[in-house]
Amino acid sequence: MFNSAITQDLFTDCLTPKELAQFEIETTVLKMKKRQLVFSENGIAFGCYILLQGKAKLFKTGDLGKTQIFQLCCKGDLFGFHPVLNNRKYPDSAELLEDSELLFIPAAFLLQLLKSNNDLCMAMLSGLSTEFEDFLCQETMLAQKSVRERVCTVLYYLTAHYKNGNIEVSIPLSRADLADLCGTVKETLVRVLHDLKEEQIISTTDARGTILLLDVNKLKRLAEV
Amino acid sequence: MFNSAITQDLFTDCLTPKELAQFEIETTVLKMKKRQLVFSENGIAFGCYILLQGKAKLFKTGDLGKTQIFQLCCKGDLFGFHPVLNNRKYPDSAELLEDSELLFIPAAFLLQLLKSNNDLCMAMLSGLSTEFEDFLCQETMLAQKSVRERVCTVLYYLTAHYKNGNIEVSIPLSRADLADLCGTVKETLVRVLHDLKEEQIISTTDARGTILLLDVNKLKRLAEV
DNA sequence: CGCGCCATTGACACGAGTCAAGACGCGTGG
DNA sequence: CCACGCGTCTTGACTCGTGTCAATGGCGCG
Repeated sequence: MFNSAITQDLFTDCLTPKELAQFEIETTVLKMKKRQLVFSENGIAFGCYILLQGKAKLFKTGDLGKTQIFQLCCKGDLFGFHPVLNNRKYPDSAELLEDSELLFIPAAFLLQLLKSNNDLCMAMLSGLSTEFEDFLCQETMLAQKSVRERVCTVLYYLTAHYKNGNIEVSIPLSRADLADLCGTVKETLVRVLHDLKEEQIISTTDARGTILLLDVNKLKRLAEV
Repeated sequence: MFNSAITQDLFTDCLTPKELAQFEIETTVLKMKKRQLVFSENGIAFGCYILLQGKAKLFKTGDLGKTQIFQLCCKGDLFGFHPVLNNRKYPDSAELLEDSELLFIPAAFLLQLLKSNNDLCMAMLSGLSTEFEDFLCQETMLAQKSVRERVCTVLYYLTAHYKNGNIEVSIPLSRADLADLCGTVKETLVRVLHDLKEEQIISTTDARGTILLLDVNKLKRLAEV
């Protein structure tokens, strides 16, 4: 959950050597700073992006201005392609969580590839369907689970993004970002984290509030209630 | 919102006459009764369906057993194709809200069409992307709006499904189904409806609880808060 | 050294879920 | 034709989770 279903493997797996060569030519590497917006809601989609290095969050802003994060992107993830495919404006925004390196794929080139390469199309369809599954889970979770359960669920799934080394998982997201992932507010999130800390399930080491997962199994159990 | 992005137009628009002829042969018409399940979570996807007549709800069951409706299908809608595309089990369930007539499309045939017809692929990609947009809206709404706002939002968007005649919109969903659409419980939904009735925004005529929308504009305003 | 951002905590109010009971209409069967 | 029973809708009382507002603490950066 909260994980990209489509990565750059899509291209490395599906493109012919000739297409890959053209891919090199048509795409552009961009270096961008933490907190920069890659694109934003209602913007025109000139193309899409692969995250070569760094991390990003994808979010949508609700009517009241509150943001809801629905995906975290890691190295290799492809994002921002939906409006290219259906020829609309961006329904969401992308912001970098770290200094990052991006590969920009122009819309016209992506469409050209898809039109000429059916394998790529099929792989894309498959990826979009998996993304759909993920969204179903997210939506059901947000609609039905308590904040405590949502926090546990989110922390648990963040394992996939931030496992450094073997056992320990440290999560460098800000409290505000975590709250936006869980569909709650900062204060409530902090309280839940406080409780989980007392229950020895997580710990926070430094002052920045980086979270260490101590007992992933217990976390998973709390998430699945 | 809550509307299918992909309809049978996909096939009528993209298939060649020859393919359409084969489509006739490979597909099967099914007649099913209200409340029957077309498919259910974790089931194997033998194919997908077009709703020729009737209505259906698509939903996912959360960990606790509560159901969350995420889409209503009307005449012409295509559904149940995601697991065909990514070769997994159904992540959701489909239940008929009326006696209905379905067209069954075998998985292998759909895949064959997609592989041989790039236009179909591209149209499908576009449809899936639009579906993605819809989900973003739904998820953000569920995570951020109050129940009252959600109810107004849902009622407003149901206009598209149930406009009979010109102005009046009558909604024949059960209270339980409406609650499952709004991400709340029956009792809370009823109370909100009660209030909206007092405010002259809706009215309920018959004993079955069919809802009539009296003031769609006011409803829209309340939804957008 | 001090300003400012972020995390944390407290007090408080209110929205929304749960439990329980009643109303209402419909269909079935006597 | 009427009565009973079942399912759905409705309402009430109550509790508790969660959001809001406000203040404090801690650390880093200029």
